[in-house]
Amino acid sequence: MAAPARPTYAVIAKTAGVSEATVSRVLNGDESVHPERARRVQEAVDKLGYRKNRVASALASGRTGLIAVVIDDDLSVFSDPFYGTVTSGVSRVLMENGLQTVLMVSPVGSLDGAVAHYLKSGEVDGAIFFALHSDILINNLKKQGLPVVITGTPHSSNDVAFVDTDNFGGAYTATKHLMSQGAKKVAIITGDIGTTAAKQRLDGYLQAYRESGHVPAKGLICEGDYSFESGKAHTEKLVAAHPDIDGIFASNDLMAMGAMTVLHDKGIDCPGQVKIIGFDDSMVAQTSRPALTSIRQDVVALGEAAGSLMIAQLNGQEVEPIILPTELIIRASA
Amino acid sequence: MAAPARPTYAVIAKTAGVSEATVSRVLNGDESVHPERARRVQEAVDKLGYRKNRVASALASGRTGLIAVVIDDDLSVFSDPFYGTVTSGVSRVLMENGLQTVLMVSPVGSLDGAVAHYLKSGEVDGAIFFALHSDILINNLKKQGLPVVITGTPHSSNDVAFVDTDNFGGAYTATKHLMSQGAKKVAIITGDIGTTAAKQRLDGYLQAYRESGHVPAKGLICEGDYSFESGKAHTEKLVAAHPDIDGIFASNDLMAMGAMTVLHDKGIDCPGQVKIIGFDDSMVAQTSRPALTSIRQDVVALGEAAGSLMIAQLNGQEVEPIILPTELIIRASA
DNA sequence: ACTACCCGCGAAACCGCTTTCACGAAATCG
DNA sequence: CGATTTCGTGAAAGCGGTTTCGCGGGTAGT
Repeated sequence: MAAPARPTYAVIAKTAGVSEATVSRVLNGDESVHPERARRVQEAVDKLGYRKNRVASALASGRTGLIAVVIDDDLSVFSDPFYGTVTSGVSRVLMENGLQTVLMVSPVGSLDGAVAHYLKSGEVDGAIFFALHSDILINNLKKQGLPVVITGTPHSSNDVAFVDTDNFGGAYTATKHLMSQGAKKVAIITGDIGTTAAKQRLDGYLQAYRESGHVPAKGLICEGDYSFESGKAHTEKLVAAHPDIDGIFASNDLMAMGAMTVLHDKGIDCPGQVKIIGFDDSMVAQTSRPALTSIRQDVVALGEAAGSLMIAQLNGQEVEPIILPTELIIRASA
Repeated sequence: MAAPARPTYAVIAKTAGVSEATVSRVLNGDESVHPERARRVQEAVDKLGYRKNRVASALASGRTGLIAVVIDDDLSVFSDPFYGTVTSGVSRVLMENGLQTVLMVSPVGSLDGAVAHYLKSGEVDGAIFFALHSDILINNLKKQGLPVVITGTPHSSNDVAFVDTDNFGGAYTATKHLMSQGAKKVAIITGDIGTTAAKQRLDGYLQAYRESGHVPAKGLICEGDYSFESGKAHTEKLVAAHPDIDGIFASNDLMAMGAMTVLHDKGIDCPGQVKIIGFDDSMVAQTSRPALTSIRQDVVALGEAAGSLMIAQLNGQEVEPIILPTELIIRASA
């Protein structure tokens, strides 16, 4: 096209009257170049509007400047804004550090699927996973020396870097809040208990209960799966089995909405008779009637933390897991 | 690490007893290689578990196998699942075609921002934008020969490939539906009128009105901005100015929820007195009371269409815009 | 049987940047 | 002041594929 053939080191070098090696040094911030020559190079670069060819750079240096963000297709990517939001946080941080985000939405887990293949081919400098993935693949990659960060607590946290929301603390706070509002009989509808997040939230609930000096009555602990439907179903059962129930902590807003819907349809007043609290502080929490009290997690910050952890690893630093605090957002439902 | 240094063409060539050129030919599907030799190469490849180094390949061939998906930071990426969903659709299609998705969330628009820079450096083989971007940048890129696809209708559709939902048709259907349910005085709360989608939806509404033989009373057309708050604010004004209003078409579910909230708080029955219909068929549509009738758009399909259009362009095919149909999802609110 | 083509394949140039290595000059040392 | 380091710098060897070019042998044409 009209494109006047992008200049290469050869041109810059000639224009500045130095060798290509020197150009490379200047452009990579090597301090050992004489300031005067560095200036000349910089001038040539500016004048010619030079931009480094990252591909060539990648081939020669072995660093691609690409970080993979791997999302399992099984996760509810299509309905949950969580992943997109985290990813945008990741992307921002990476971009600020001159790295690009490669998105891979695919069934993962297998050790030789397209994703595993790709990650092992050294085409990325690191990989960020969302929890729930086969730890095997992750350990495998780590062993290959690929920096890995997990968003969410891994099942076996064998020194893999990860970032997560304080699920335990959030659930604890939620349950405490329900109790402080006078609820005596508080149920929990957990998320898919196969996820560590769901387990941690359950633990937080149990801890709060424990501190209250009571034990949750049998049947108050319901294993949901994060879906609206499961929220509805469990609430049906709950109000049937425990007519005197007065608090429900749902492990996400969607299930909380399911609960609210059932109560509404049954003419049970919320928050009058039963108080509800959700988790995520998603859009629905704001739009529902009554507005849903919820535990907010800073999803963007989560992504940014994941990005930072990746950067740190690339810089050869030792990294510690990052746990982000939650915030109780009090609205009408509790 | 334990990694036994990935094999290169040199090794494959020696193992198979052919030249590197032949290896390359076989691996790139060049038909002109003798089947027997091709087989030998394939065997060597399998035996050694060879995987092509994409970076080297990219440098030599000029094709990186990377497609950028550019999302403007200004867009409500953080609350709207739309972008993530589309992107996952894009990603799936691209991956099936051996391409990777590079996500760039960044303030775009400028011709020399980091994004523009990146796109122009030939580090990606194509770019997919979400509408609302400066057409200048896009035309610029097109001129440089970079395949571009836009998700959403561009303002000036000078032969740029794009995919979009049938906003006009959806809005038309929604408005018709309200009328068929007996609504006489139907208001519209538009989205940010700077977006083509909002404009198209407004046009659909007007068309339906026109066909009904009436004209929307003054003040029934409200310019919202897709936010919950704007839905609330406009509905307040609407019911005050037009006590006899009996239908509201909101250009997205969030504003519809705003409308519903206001009606609920004012004790106006929905759908009894006022029927509401939204657009998107998002999560809130299912969880609200009454459940929200809405226009569903297949967001994943939108992404897939965008991906396909990109693939087609890379294959040198001429492409036509793709407009995807919407579907009316009838629930309780209308 | 002889020239004109075509076809499969290897040698080698090349893509554009990074990095090692070694050399001359300047700085440090005894 | 000669010997030894140190320092800045350029030449050149990669990085691992892709692609052009041309050669030798086989096929076709007359």
